[in-house]
Amino acid sequence: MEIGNNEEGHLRSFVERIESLEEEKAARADDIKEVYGEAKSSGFDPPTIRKIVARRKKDSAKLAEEEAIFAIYLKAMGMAA
Amino acid sequence: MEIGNNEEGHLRSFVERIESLEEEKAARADDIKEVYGEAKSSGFDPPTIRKIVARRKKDSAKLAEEEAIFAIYLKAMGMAA
Amino acid sequence: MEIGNNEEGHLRSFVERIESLEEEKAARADDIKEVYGEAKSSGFDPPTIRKIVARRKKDSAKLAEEEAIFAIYLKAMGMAA
Amino acid sequence: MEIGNNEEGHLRSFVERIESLEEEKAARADDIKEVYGEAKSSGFDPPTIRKIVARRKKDSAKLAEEEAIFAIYLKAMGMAA
DNA sequence: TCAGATAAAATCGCGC
DNA sequence: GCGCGATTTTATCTGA
Repeated sequence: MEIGNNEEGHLRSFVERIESLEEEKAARADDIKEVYGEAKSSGFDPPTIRKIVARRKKDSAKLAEEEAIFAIYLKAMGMAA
Repeated sequence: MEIGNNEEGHLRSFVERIESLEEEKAARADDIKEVYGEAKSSGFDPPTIRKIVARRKKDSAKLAEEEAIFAIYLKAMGMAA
Repeated sequence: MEIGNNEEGHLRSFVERIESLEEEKAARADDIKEVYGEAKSSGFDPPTIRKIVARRKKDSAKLAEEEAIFAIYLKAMGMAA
Repeated sequence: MEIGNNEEGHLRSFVERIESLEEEKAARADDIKEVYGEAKSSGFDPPTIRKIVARRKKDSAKLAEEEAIFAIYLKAMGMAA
């Protein structure tokens, strides 16, 4: 692909928007790390908290998965969802 | 780790703050994906844009060193630069 | 890092061993695709077989996870594993 | 999909062949990781070796095209090659 | 052809 | 301080 002269600005715009969003994302990641640090200072064990968070997330993910499997079975039976 | 009865609320608070921040982080990640999608629709190549973003993020001294090592290996393998 | 003249052979050797192993790995991947093709020819639905395989793999993974969590709880209770 | 009673054995056979092949594939992947480990112990840089392997695998025409696109983007961004 | 899923790779944090 | 394990990110592949 070639870039016409007036396309340069578009490329730069995309790159800068991505960089801006990645900064925000990194900032959130830092905040998360900070909360784990606070929790540790309060006497909690960060790895265990991590497991709690993962477990809570998986519970909702599992719900979604079960519904997906149900849909597959419905389809296998030729029944409408 | 032990948790005194009146610490439960603290633990819950930490967990919820983390979950909230992770939601925001995930939202930014979605936004980034969206921008790559827009760029693609505009005729740009997302993997190459990724390389540009990575290069801009990387320290120039480190970049130079990496490229030097790569050149050395290429030469050792008898491959053209 | 620099590569002395007599190190070139070592680099080449590593690269060739990796390439050889990757070929074998790719060959296995092709074999797997072929089995899915056979299954399809026999009237089975490949995506569904994929789900079966994933499910069987996940079952053992889940077992391991449950044991890990149990170990964590043991530790949290100050009990020996 | 429906499965006649006497088709169960066939399905099981397909599943087990796939699982066996996937085990072999995973074993090769482990071997590859091991070689990278050896290379590192010998003073080589694994990520750079990866780049060499990838470059050798890639079609030279395609490689040239990718580098051309990258150069165009770099120029459009006003970045040095 | 493109989005979604899967697997590979790089990065980061922990423990030794 | 380094290797190891886990997480996150990137690339490949399958299916619509």
